[in-house]
Amino acid sequence: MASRPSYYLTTAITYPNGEPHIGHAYEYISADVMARFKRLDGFDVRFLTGTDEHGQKVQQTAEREGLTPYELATRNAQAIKRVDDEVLGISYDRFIRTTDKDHYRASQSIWQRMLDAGDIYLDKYSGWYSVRDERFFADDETEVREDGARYAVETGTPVTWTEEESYFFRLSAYQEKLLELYRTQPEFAAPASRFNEVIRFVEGGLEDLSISRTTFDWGVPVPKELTAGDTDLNHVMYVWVDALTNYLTGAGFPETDSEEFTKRWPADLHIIGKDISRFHCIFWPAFLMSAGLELPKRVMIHGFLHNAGEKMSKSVGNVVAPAAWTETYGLDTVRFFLLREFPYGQDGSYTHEAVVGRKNSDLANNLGNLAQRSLSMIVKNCEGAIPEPGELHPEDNKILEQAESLLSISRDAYQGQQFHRALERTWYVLGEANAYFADQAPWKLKKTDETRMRTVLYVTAEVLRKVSLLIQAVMPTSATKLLDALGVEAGGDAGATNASNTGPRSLAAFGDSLTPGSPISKPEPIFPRHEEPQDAS
RNA sequence: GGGGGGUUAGCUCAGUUGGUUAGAGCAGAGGACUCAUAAUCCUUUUGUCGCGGGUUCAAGUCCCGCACCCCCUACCA
Repeated sequence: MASRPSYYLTTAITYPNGEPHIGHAYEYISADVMARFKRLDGFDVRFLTGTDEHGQKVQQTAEREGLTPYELATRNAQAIKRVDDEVLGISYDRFIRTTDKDHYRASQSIWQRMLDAGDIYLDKYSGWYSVRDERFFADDETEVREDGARYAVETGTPVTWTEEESYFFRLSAYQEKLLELYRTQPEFAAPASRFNEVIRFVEGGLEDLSISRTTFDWGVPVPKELTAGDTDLNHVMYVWVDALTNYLTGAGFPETDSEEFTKRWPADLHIIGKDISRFHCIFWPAFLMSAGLELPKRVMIHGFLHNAGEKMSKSVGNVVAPAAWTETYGLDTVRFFLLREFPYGQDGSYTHEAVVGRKNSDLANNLGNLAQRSLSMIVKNCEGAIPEPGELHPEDNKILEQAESLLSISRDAYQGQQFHRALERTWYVLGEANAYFADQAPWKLKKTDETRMRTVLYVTAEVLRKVSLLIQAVMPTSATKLLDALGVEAGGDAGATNASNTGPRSLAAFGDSLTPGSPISKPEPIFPRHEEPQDAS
């Protein structure tokens, strides 16, 4: 049996310092949809997500709460994993934690490789440090006030000149190589506007990067045998070295000769938020070049969600928990809304009215009602089974061809993570199908031409089958119900695992057709209209 | 300060290398139909294309200026 092509994708790993909100859910859901689509399309998918658990903040928070850093990280990682599992239906293959044993090995291995390449050296990191902000400021970010003391302009906190021993990565040596990468692989990062920001940044020159810390110890230790002779201090890796390396760990690194690593690396897709584009588009490829490893094929940078145009923030009190949304609208509606409403890569603004609009208009009316009316007629007028179609008329072929075209349109759109485009085109065809149904008026044909009625009902159901196959990735539960209602033989798991690679519900079956005679039950509405909760009084 | 992007119907946005009457979805209005989840179909109103100049036979689409908005300008993640 021929092996199926690999598709390895990742989300960013989450810093577990709070409850995940709808913005996190946006990233997980979009990656999940991508993973499911690829599985349904026959790829041997590996989908990695997880938590980034090291760093000073976790250590300090743990101390405040009287826990060890690992205990705190475990508690918060479990909370995030629970949202993935129980709220969002995320089909990851591994939930990686940067505290996992194999990840320590991977991080120390990439460090060794960068060291061997001559790109790591010991020096002093110095700058204006604000204790209150826990961060350094550049010279021009500080000002000397009338009292003679120096303050950070941005935050107004006092800063002191601080020097700290640190290992550095020779990032400056990679400016040209990175620009060459950007020139030769214009699809390396998207959307173009974000990618251009990265390119301009690199063109402006790169400084070497401090990649270790000695002021706290909650991190992957730089192996003592690698620091012997340099220093007596204990160095832990700067969190980004460790965090980015999770993508390698998830592929089996450092076992570079293993079957797993050979198959999975380089990654096909990193999905990230716009706040960390620099780390993924500049530092990460530079680290990999230094370590002599292949570069990921694509970094897709998604935008942020805003609540009615307002940035979500705790102080404003407009942060939405994923569970609050899925309880109010239903998981599949939330998944559909997030991918249909906003061009992926741009920021998006949501309102209750917008979600309800999509739910009612696109799901309940255009899709749900079309299924309900056509399946109802089949049950009542075709002996409860998919009818045998008669000769196809030009109108039948036209709508069938439009549905047929959705596979290549969707594949192209997904290839560039243009989820909204795939859905937009799919709903355009559903609009055409509704027009076709009204135009053919099978309820009239029932009295005049039963063969023709059966043909129209068959064609409509077949369009629905094709659409259902494609939207399994976005709305796995609802699409499964719809395929059940259409009498499509069970198979796969709506893209949740590689069991969906083949079978009557995989995209390999897209070009097939409904089997006349398949029994159909009296349909139940699959996409109900939104009901506002009644005031309990 | 420097760099980049935006400003098109009530709302959200499309508008290729400048070329006949500027488009879509939603919302609004009218009509049709009754298979269906008060769903669906058809028809339809509104636009100084931010403002002011310029180039051109011809500009939303190029050039200059102005106004407003947004993003980026490295080591908390």
